[in-house]
Amino acid sequence: MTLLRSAAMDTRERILQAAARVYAQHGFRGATTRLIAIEAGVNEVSLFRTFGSKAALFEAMMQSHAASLPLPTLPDVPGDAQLELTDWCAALLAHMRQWRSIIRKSFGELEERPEAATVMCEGPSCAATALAAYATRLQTVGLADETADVPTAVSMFISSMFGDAISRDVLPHAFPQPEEDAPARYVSVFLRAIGALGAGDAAPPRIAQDAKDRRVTA
Amino acid sequence: MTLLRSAAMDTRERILQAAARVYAQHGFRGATTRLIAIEAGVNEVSLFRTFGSKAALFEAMMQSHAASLPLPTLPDVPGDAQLELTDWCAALLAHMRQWRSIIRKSFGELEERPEAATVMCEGPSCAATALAAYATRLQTVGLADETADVPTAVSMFISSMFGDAISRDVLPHAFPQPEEDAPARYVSVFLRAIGALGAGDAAPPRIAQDAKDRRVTA
DNA sequence: ATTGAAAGCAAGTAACTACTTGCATTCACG
DNA sequence: CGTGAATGCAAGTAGTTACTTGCTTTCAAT
Repeated sequence: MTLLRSAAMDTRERILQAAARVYAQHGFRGATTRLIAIEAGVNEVSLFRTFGSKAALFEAMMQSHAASLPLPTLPDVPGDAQLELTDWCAALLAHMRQWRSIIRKSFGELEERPEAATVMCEGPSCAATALAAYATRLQTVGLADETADVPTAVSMFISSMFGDAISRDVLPHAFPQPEEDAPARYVSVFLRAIGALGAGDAAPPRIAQDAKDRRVTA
Repeated sequence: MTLLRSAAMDTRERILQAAARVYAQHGFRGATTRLIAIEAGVNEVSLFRTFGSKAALFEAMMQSHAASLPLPTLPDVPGDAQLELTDWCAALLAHMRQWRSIIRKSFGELEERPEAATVMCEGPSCAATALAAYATRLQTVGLADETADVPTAVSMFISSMFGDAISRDVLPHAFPQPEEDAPARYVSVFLRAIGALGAGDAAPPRIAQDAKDRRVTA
């Protein structure tokens, strides 16, 4: 029984992954059961025997994708903000880029299939919460301007990450910075916006060396 | 002949507008010719007689929408940056919000129908160019930090506008600021990021009064 | 009044959709 | 060996899709 079930899980898993790939390419309406079966290398009937219906298959697919979400974390007590945020930002970008096609499709189909929102929202909204907490701690410790509008800056930062992650591959001209430099530059702009970096601020100027403009140190 | 043609233009226009509405709701695959004909109040055959095919109809629709693009402009010589940018930002947001559903759908279908990109790109990319020029002028005049990373700040600002315009109605929890305050706050964060606003800067502090934090003036 | 273009209407086509049914095949386990 | 669950295969169903055809109606211009 157990070995038989492992074989069943195998085809189930193959169908789920194939469904994700086909959905990422063609969306819900375009992801026909026939295409998914071919992509999975299984018979189309097995698809209905395993999941019952196309809708149930996609529900299972979304849940299985939502299950595996190892989001990056920020330290509780801020150290080198530029460094810590750049690493975190790069990990966050990589994480969201993994699902960019699926996110794009789910986003476009949000009005018709709102349940898809959970998958694409959890990542950015958790990231926003973490970043807001981190920035507030920076303010508390005196490393950021306490008059800064942290919620708005965080919202703009997350929007930018989201936009970069899901747009860069299809609209490259909209992103002037190369992919490898982007995290550090995004973080620099963010830190300047909350008064934690820049010419007239208390932030240690050497941090800027990690980014791009070295004249600040002079 | 001319009057007859005006009647023909009428149905043609009705079909085009109906196609835009149905496409905004259901996407390309979901926007069936039957639905469009019903929405336009015309016979389905008239649709094919006028445009030949569904693909040709949508091509015409995208072109007719790309034609009407009165984007807001920024003054050549910067005056009150906070005020000017807030007005511009509000107009830009309103402009993009007009097409939010269509943009969402086109964005999700970019891989399958790349020609849709032109419609949704022209707005943001023109806005980015205008904002970059404005910010650079601010730097030149000495109203902004010349060490600021203007291209990145502009890219993040446009991403944030784009994200707000097309996401706020479907993911309201992702936008903490009320719709009417958003432009001023976005602009404040942007100006701080390029060193044109805030505690330790040369920007006239009264500008901040238009925004949200009044303690800066004290 | 006649003409002619534009539109409606009913019907049909071929392909595709999700989904079903019945039967044959495989193959690990007892 | 044989039992039984998982899978494959062939065929079919009912509905939808884009698109066509043939005919009738409307109605402004001559």
